[in-house]
Amino acid sequence: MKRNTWQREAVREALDDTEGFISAQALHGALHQTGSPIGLATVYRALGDLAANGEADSLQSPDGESLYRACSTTGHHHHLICRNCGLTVEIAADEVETWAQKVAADHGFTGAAHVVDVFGLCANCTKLLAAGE
Amino acid sequence: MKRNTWQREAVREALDDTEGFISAQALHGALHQTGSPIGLATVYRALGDLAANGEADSLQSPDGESLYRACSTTGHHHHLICRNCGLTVEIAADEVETWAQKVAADHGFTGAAHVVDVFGLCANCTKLLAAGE
DNA sequence: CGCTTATTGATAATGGTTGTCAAAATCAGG
DNA sequence: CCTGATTTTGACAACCATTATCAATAAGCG
Repeated sequence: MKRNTWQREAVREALDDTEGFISAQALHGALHQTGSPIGLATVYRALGDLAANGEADSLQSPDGESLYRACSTTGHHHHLICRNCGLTVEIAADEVETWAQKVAADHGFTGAAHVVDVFGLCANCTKLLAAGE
Repeated sequence: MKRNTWQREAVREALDDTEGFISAQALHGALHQTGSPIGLATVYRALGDLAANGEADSLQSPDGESLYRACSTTGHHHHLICRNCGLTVEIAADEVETWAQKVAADHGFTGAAHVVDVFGLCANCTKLLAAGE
């Protein structure tokens, strides 16, 4: 039997309140900041369940972390993420949308979804690191 | 200065001899089976170099492993992946490259890398699932 | 050949993720 | 509103892929 716990609900809400992808660790941290004493293992479990149920989307960052996102087909957009400070900028990408659909269709693929996220160093971190090195 | 070692050559050849993607660990294992005493760390380094030079392709498996493959087309490109059977098609995406660079630059980001992968159902699986459901 | 220096490789360290298991919480039924 | 069966939680250990360390090795140059 499947039981409803406030923890699972908390994870779902935290994910809903998050723009774009977030790592399990970051989500756990965010929950803690709001005073929730939820455990890390529970966050992983809840995210895994959500992903298995199709309520969340997951992908792997270039660093090998698992990132999760609330699965809302509405309001599709992409992200520009600073790999140093985590700053995230939303980016519209109509060209990419059409490109993805076209590419998929050209190869006979259907039900095309796509993962398009750009990682880099934001202006600030670029400056900081340039000075540091 | 960059030196040529038999180890790097061995990794390149082992990768060439491999169909599809292979993990660093598996490649290391395969090399050992042929009697090569190459070290694991060296395999990782060699694969990283190959990927950096565009001679190899890398992606993350759903398990979080890094998978590598000898690159047919030298240069950066992306993937169209069937989410049912795992079929992978390489796709050139010049438009997306320039788009990613432009977007990053517009926001002051440097060192832009990007994750651009399209998931869908290949023609075959589309047919199979349509029949099955 | 000998020197300089990049490279190697055994091993330790790292870090995200998953397993463990006792304690707490949930739900159903009385 | 209790009670009991059972699921879920969560602190922590275990895992495992990957990366860093660093002394020893070997490539390339003169």
